[in-house]
Amino acid sequence: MTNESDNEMISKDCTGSPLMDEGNCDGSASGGVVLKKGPWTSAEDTILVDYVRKHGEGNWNAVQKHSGLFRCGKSCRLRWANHLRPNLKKGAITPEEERLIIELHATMGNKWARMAAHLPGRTDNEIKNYWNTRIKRRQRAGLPLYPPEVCLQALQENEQNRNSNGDRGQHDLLQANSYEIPDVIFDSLKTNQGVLPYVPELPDISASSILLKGLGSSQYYGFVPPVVHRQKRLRESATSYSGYDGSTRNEPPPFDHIPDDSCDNITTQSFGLSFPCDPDPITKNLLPFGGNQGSHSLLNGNFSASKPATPVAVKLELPSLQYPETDFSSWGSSSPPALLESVDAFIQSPPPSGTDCLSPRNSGLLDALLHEAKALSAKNHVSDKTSNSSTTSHTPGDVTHGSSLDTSKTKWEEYSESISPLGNSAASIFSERTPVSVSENSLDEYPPAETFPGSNMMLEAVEQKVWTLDGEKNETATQLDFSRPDALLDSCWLGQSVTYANDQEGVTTDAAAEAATALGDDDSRNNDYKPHMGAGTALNQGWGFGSCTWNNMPSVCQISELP
DNA sequence: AAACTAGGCAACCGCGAACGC
DNA sequence: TGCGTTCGCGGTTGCCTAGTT
Repeated sequence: MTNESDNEMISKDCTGSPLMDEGNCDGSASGGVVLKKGPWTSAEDTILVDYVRKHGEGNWNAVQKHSGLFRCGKSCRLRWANHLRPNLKKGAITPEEERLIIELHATMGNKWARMAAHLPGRTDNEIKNYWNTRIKRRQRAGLPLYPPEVCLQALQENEQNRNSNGDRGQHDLLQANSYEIPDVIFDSLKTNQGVLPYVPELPDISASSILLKGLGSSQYYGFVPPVVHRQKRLRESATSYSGYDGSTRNEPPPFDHIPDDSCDNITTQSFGLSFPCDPDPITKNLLPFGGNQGSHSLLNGNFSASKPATPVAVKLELPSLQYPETDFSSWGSSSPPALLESVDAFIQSPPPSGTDCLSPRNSGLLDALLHEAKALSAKNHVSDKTSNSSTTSHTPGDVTHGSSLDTSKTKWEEYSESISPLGNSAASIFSERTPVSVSENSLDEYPPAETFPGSNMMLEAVEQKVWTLDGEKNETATQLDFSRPDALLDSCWLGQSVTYANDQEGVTTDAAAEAATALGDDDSRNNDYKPHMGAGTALNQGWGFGSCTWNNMPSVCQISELP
């Protein structure tokens, strides 16, 4: 950011800088030295790099003491972590990285640091900024945040976890898979405990809720797993998901985050849905993005515990119908019922506690979905055995190209009227958006439902779910590999991400440039976030991932469809 | 050419967990 | 066990730049 001379030294010079702050960085002791804030200079970077080389990372508060750097420890750590440490990957987010980010976010929510652990060379801040930017872009475009397969993936994982682990706690499940289903998913539901007249206890999370939210409700059009309240963080390895438990499930609902004067909004925030002004039951369900107009979370794509939805926020958002690509006809014959009505029905008839196939930890919404699955199972279980077995060995992407399209469509229609406790049919849940072959399309720009015959993919997923629910417990965690969107995306997963990260021409980190950056080369730093226009540019442009290439690939992005 | 606007990024802040004594 | 410190995460803000009017 700052193009200052490398020769500029900071210690003395910056004392008179307007950037100087009276404080000393969140109150940390600094011996009365006024600490600098604001952009880092190359000289400061050099000092910090030298210090870390000599003393290693950590003990950041000692940096100021021993290096003469007038920065607080936090600032040093942040600078080091985000800009100076080795192996940082510069440049635009690659398509593979974007896919991974999307999936990770769908799975863990706004856990940027943990997401960063799976994106070598990327920082949490970078991912966070990217996501926020992406949210804005997609909201403007009226596009859903998540591809359908991501939501399905979460569902499948959850079901597989459930079946392969029985009634073991979530913690065990997660450990078993070295993967975490986000605690944040149910937080929005937990928030509603006590807000709605009746909301069953939502003690933990389930990917089914992702599906319910993401596919079966308007939230799909802007759904981000909400972080309604800060979760108890568990120290965990930077490279593993394991060890995270759902310890928050017994916490009381975070009502303290809801101001007293927002009760009117609270009632309409139930399940993240809010239609305070829209009497149209269709639009209630089909808000193209951030469908929850009253939901802050869907307004900005982030779920801030400190910012409950307000009427003001509602006004800031365009009505859903202002997004022309929202083609409600794409819902097909089974237009989903008003979700709010579904919620009402749910409230009036809460599921019995002894609902079959239920984990004691799931939610009423999950009950509903399982109910759907059961209904499907009752009709298809026998005949679908074969297809199920094949389904489990195929990615959803494969299914979309499979031969089961017609039959699936039939099934789809057949069960579209199946009413769940939620009042939502399974078909309505899955018909909101249809997936595309993600190996061929940008995740950001998959076309509307009518473009692709993808509904059978959804149904396949349901069938698979049904199968596992019916006791085929030989579906083990190893199957997760197939259910990973990465697999269907033909990309590497987690530990292998380094490979693809480095395989991308044009985004491959140049060690020399990094070294120059680490040494405070302002030029290199200032170019850090410019897209590499090398041989790999074609890849970026061709796919249209990343902010830098967003508008460069109309063949993929369907820019013409954007408002 | 100037003013305005939006996007993108870096940095800061508040909070809570971990750690050490 | 309690307390203070350190560390790190997530949310937010502010600045710079590019594009638009």
